[in-house]
Amino acid sequence: MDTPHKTQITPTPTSSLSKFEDSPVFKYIDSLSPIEQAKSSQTDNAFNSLAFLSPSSLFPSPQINCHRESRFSVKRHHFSADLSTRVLQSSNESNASQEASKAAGQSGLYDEHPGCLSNDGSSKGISSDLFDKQSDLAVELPGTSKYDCRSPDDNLEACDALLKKTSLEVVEQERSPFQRSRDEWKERQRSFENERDLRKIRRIKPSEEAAGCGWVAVVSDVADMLTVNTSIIHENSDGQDQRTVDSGTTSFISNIPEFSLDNANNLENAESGDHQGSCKQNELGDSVTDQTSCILSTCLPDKPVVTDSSLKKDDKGEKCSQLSRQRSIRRRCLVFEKSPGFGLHLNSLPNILKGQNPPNKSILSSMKMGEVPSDNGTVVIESSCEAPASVGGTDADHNTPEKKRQKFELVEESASCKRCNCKRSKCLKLYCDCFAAGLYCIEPCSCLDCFNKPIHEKMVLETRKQIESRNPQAFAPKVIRSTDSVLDTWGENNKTPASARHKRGCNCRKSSCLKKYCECFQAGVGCSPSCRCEGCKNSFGRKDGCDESGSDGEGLEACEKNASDKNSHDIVTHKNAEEHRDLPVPSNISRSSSQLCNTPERCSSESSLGQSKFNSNLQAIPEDETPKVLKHKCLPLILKTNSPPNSKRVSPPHHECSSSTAQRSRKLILKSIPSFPSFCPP
DNA sequence: GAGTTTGAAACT
DNA sequence: CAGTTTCAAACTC
Repeated sequence: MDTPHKTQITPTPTSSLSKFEDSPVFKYIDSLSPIEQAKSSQTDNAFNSLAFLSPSSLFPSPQINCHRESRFSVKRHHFSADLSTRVLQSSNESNASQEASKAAGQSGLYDEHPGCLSNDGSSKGISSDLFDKQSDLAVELPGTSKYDCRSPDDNLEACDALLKKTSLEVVEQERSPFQRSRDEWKERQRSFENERDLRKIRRIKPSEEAAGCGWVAVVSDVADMLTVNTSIIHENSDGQDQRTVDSGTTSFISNIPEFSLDNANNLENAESGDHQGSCKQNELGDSVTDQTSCILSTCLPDKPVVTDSSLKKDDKGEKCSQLSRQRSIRRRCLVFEKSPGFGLHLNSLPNILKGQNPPNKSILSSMKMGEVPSDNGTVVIESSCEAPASVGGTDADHNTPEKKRQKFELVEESASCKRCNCKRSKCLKLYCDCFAAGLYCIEPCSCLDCFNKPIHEKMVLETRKQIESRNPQAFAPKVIRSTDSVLDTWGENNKTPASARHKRGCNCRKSSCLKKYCECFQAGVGCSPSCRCEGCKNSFGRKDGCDESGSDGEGLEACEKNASDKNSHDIVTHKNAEEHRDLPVPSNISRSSSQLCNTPERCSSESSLGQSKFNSNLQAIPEDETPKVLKHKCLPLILKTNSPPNSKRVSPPHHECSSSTAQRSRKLILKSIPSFPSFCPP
């Protein structure tokens, strides 16, 4: 493998992501990737755009181990990096590199689970250049120690003590760079072992630990990312920790389709190149991975799965087993989203929100993550189920009011996450929200005899095919956005605020289309002539053309009452949104937003589910219903995607009259969205 | 939490 | 295509 020349490495300012991207390491990685890097040169927005995402195989291929291991390797590499960093601090770089390599090899000692990850190999044979690079990066991150990994549990103090010890060692090295000797290494190793022991204790709840958080916050800016990396480095000493995999992560990983498609994946592949025996690449990947992972995580909803895990381990957030669970859910969602074969429809959106808020949020949020981590809406969205990670972030993260608020919201949302509860359908029929949404059932589901799992992939695919054969649109979005022409078709009689309509229409008889029994209402769209409902009172638009929504009063009240009554907590959760909103928002809308396509690529790719979701979501969002928030602030609906499953973030039903023109801006977005992809198993 | 209601999905 | 049954979510108590 080509090793970037040492001279290429130059101190990279960590203050901004873009700068980081410009770093030699990043470029090098980019060059390594067989796939054209979506964005080494991209701006923050570019990353946010999730350009890395690309459609992947519908179902995960069993390369779980590899992914998992890659994560481990990453962490291990961090350890190496740490060592290398220290070494670099000494005047003798060459020796330092050797020691670093040696240390890396030692780190392998902690690898108790030989898997596809060749632990030893990865660290060994690494060129000093690589170490130098890594160390350069690390060195450039001053003050990172303050972000040292912390565990919320009782062991925290012990851990901190170890960290302090490590810090002292570093200081000592600086004082006498030439004094480093095997004894020192032994000492260090002992400290590592001690820490490892502590980890073992802590690891009582692996899932919790895995649930560590903070990576989200990390994304906010490069500095944060680097900071996290540092913390990771400190913890890298813990070899066993690496092996600890939260159930959630595992489940997700199992579901992870081949990421080869993603550029990000490429990066990781390069990282995990150790499997292939390419130590350099591997190391390089590692060095960059931490950083890139953060970036990618930001851009890639799925990415977080891997990156996240690595970071989680690092962060040691042990607090949120539940959060981890949610995260796993999200991951799963992401996987499916990538699956071209699964069409996500609005129908599924609600479901998704319920159980899979994370993906939703993550997607959109990811778009904004890097941009405005501090923003309420943005953050919230971002985190959602994912948020847990951030929750477990560094102390610094917790300290900020914004973070706290985020955490609070996240917790609230996470609590509401739920999944299907199928008992007889085996989750292989459209009754099952998970299945309908193209998602595998997961832990949160309460289903019985569930076949909607990766293990039964074939069965799931067959079933889906069967259903599609019967109804090709079965997995297509149920809610379509009405273009002007479509509106014309619907006629003037249905001037509902929402430009979106249920494709097939509802058939309500008793609910008056004022309850979630009604798919139209649930989707937050008005009924259309295609509806066969009786006594339609849909607050988002009546079938008969009477637009109750025209006034914020009655129609909204009904809507709000129905949608919000039980979802009061949702309202709380979305406090931020409420600040800007006067009207209740149909949960679906929020849901839909949650499922939005993560990346432009995904959006552009008709085969991507995410796109479909996104599309459907956008469709579901009435143009006219643009929340005041949008008008007032940049708090995008999309951003608020994380609404809790039950949360009814209803976009305010609008009065047609006022809404039509002013809010065309949204239309632009909608138009840009590709049509829903047909379900075509790879 | 259990039971009921509701309407979509599935079946005939 | 229409009628019926099945199903799980939504809802009520």
